[in-house]
Amino acid sequence: MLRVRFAPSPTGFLHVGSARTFIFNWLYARHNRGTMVLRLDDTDVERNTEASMNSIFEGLRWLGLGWDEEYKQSERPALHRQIAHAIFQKGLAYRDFTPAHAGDSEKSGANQTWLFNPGMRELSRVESDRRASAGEPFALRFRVPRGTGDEIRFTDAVYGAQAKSADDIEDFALLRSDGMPTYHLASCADDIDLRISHIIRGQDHLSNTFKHVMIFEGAGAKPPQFAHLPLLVAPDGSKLSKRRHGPVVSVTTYRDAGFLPEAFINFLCLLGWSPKDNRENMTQQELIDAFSLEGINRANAVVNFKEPAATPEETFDPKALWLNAEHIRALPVEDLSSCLLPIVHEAGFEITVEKMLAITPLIRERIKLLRDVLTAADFFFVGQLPPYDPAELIPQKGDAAMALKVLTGAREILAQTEFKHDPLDQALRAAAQQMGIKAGQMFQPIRVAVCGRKNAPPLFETLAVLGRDTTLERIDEAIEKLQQLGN
RNA sequence: GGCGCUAUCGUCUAGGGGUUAGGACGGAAGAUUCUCAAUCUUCAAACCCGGGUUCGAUUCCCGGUAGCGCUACCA
Repeated sequence: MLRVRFAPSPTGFLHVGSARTFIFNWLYARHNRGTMVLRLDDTDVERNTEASMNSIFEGLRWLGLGWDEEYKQSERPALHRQIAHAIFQKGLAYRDFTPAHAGDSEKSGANQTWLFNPGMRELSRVESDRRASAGEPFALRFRVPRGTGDEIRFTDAVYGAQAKSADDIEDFALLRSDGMPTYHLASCADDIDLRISHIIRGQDHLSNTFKHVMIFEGAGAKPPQFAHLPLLVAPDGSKLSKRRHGPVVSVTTYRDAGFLPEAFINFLCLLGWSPKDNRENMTQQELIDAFSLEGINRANAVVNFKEPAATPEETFDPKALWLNAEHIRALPVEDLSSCLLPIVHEAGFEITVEKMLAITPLIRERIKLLRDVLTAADFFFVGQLPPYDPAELIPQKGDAAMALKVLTGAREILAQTEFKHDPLDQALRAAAQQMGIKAGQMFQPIRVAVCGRKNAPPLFETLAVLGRDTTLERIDEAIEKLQQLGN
């Protein structure tokens, strides 16, 4: 039975890199009809926060993929200690009574290769037991083979055969002096207990894997299959961090900006993985069907956002935006409409379900983000149009007089024409012909009068949705503006 | 410093001992259209450097360089 897990530690919001790791695990599980386990790796009591936990669940819920089993590492300390004890009993670990080095972890300093603390490895069992029972605090360290020429090996599904000399691996800690398990121990112990068959995680763990293999073997368990994912990095190649790169690294930013979860998932899948058949815009089912570990590549992938993002558009990778637009266009009108309605309501506009349903097809091909509905369809929502430059009313190769003539003419026609696409089309085109002007010259003043700007959805559909009353009102206002302009 | 990983258009990638090195996003130009968008067409744009192996390397090997990761009683 195939079992994979996603094991975030709740020390921050849900990161896009973590989201991708989750997605790859999920895809692999679903492709193979396996089990997806969510495990909160919360052994670092100091840094765990409730807020972070909520942010992770919030992000995962938005992705909408779900999982089959859920565990909390902090609820399983007995298991961790039991595995540590078993390793200790085999002589594969020893007590280290050296006090913890507080601020010693800084990257500065001599940068010497540290392998173990002197004297502790060789401590006799009798002596070690005596000091332990005297209450002296200790960390439990793995006794990595020294001078034996041993090589630790494993085969990574992405990076291939890996080997490292044991002489290059330090005696890493299993238990801290407060008795709490370290990440390495807790993670492996849980992976053993939960019978995880495939560990799919970020490449930052590739070098840790040698230690993990030793723990698995030390505990008498067969190591699972490992698959490491290339990292997601910023345009300058540095790793994504909230401090340096701001909200672009948080999943909720994408949600709040109006990404469709399926588009976001699609985008993340394309970072470091390829179906190898030139497909990019894919449905969830297509992703499940196509996903395989063989399609994962090894080089870090850049999330291509602009470092100082001037506009919301620049905040995101252009490809993410494009994919989102593609997914928006692929959505049935009813579905898209119900995604849009809450956003419109939240912005304070009272719009009915029916009205939104009528507006949606008009803006569907004009928005990249769901939130764009607020700028693309604004004139449908407001009673009073925001002020605009009356000069906009003047058509190409025309003047204010022409604009005025068009609008007064249009007013008359619109007062009696049926407010549907075809009748409006015929009536207004006929009027243009009669006035001896181009259709475009006829339509622009009306469009600006009614929408408050030059760029808007097609005119007749817009008028039909807007209705006769609003249309005539706005044309009257425009005529007034033009007359004032003349004076 | 030590150890490990990586290197194809600006970005995501396909490919692979002999190719016009393919696709996509983004960019440019054009078509279409009542504007915008969508759509369609076209164009520009890449194999990190140096050795070796070979008839032939972007592809295989070695070295360099650069980037990234690990080097905590963080995860």
